Amino acid sequence: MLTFTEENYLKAIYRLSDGGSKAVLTNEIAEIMSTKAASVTDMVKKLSVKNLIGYEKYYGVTITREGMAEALMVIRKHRLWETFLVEKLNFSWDEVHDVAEQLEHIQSGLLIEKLDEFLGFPTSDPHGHPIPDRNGKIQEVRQHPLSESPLNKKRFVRSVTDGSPSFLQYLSKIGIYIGAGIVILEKVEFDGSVEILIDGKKKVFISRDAAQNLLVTD
Amino acid sequence: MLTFTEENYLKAIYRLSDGGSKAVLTNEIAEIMSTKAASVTDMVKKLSVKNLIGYEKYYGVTITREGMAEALMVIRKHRLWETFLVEKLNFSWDEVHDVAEQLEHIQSGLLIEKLDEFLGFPTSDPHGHPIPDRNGKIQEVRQHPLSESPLNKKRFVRSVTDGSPSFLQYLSKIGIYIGAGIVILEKVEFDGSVEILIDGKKKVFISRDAAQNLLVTD
DNA sequence: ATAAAAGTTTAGACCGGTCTAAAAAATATT
DNA sequence: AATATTTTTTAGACCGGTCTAAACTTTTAT
Repeated sequence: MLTFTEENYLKAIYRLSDGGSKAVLTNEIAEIMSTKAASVTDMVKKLSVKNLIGYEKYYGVTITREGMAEALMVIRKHRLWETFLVEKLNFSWDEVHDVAEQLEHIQSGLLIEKLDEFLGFPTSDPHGHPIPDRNGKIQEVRQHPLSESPLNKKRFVRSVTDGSPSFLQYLSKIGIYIGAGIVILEKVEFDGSVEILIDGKKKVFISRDAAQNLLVTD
Repeated sequence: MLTFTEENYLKAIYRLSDGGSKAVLTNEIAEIMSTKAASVTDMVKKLSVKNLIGYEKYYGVTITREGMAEALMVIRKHRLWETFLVEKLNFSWDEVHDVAEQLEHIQSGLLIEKLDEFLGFPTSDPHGHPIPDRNGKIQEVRQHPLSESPLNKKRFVRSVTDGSPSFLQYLSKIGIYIGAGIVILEKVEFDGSVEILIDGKKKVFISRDAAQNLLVTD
């Protein structure tokens, strides 16, 4: 049984390692956990004793199969709860993150299976992120940033890279949501911004940053 | 903002003080919290600094208005979550307690208000216990132990004093649930057991203990 | 009324998680 | 290759919550 904190470290390491494919540096972890490098070193030692990560001094951290399984379960819980909050309790997609950060640590296998069923076994959360199944399997969909799409081809918004409330609120305001159909009408060479058509109705300009943060599929 | 632990102490003190009406001893708290008297003394000092309880050495603890408000909010959350688990996720009433013990500490006013609405503003939980409203008001219903009811008068099961899984499972097995109609057919002088008729259909004998733990209304 | 028993508090320690300051290793610069 | 800079680790401390053992009150028994 992992502590709240251990789960959060594992989640962070999983994210930073691109799903287990590369080593992670102490300072990177400290950064996204808003803590100090010294604290990370301490925790990393504990996690490696438990075989959840591999740790080599001055080199970095790699996540083990076990650690990955744990991280995926936390992510599964987080995304199921976000789905619940949005679909059943009518939260808006920018309000759910902090609450889900707490709910993801509730310890009960039964609870999460029942919740999954109650939600109809969803495969992605309100931000378009895939929900791992009970075995930790993620249904991968190849997504690319909108900024890399060609002109005049219809794409569908699948997820956002940066899920900060302000970005999400901005998206809602201009009419972009998960599933929206988008066509790039023009790319502005000067600043990388693009003019897009949303659902065949609304034309707006969005910045290069915004276009890079929107992930789409064909 | 209270910690997980502080909330649990307040809840225990609230319970032991009969809703704030009497002083509570250190050892009583230690007992129901499964901790040691020394630990209780420590925590009790902290809570009294925060004005959540009054504390007098060697005498005991009294809960303040503020402390009571906090305790009632935790109880509100606990009971709303229990209701959610049973009504929406199909938990049985003996499975919900441990999970609700965790969920009751999630910090989000918005969440609990939305949950309340989602559940249709229930006034009692699956064990028949009243759910405090957002202001901490409890809708009191005068309940008495089934053991004190007269013969041949129909009573309705409202709640259970002891909500242990084994007792709840026993009740389910013999067909007793919150809301069930019960008539006492006979009281056995010898051991205090009673013969009852459940919903006009099923006759069973239950022990004095069981009859004392079932609270009913007219 | 005095001693014994029971209940409560203090003192000091430990654990998980965090921090700062200083030491050590790795990397970059010249 | 030697030095400066950055990154990482260690050492030692603190906080919240817990514990044991010892000291102190209060209550009970004689």
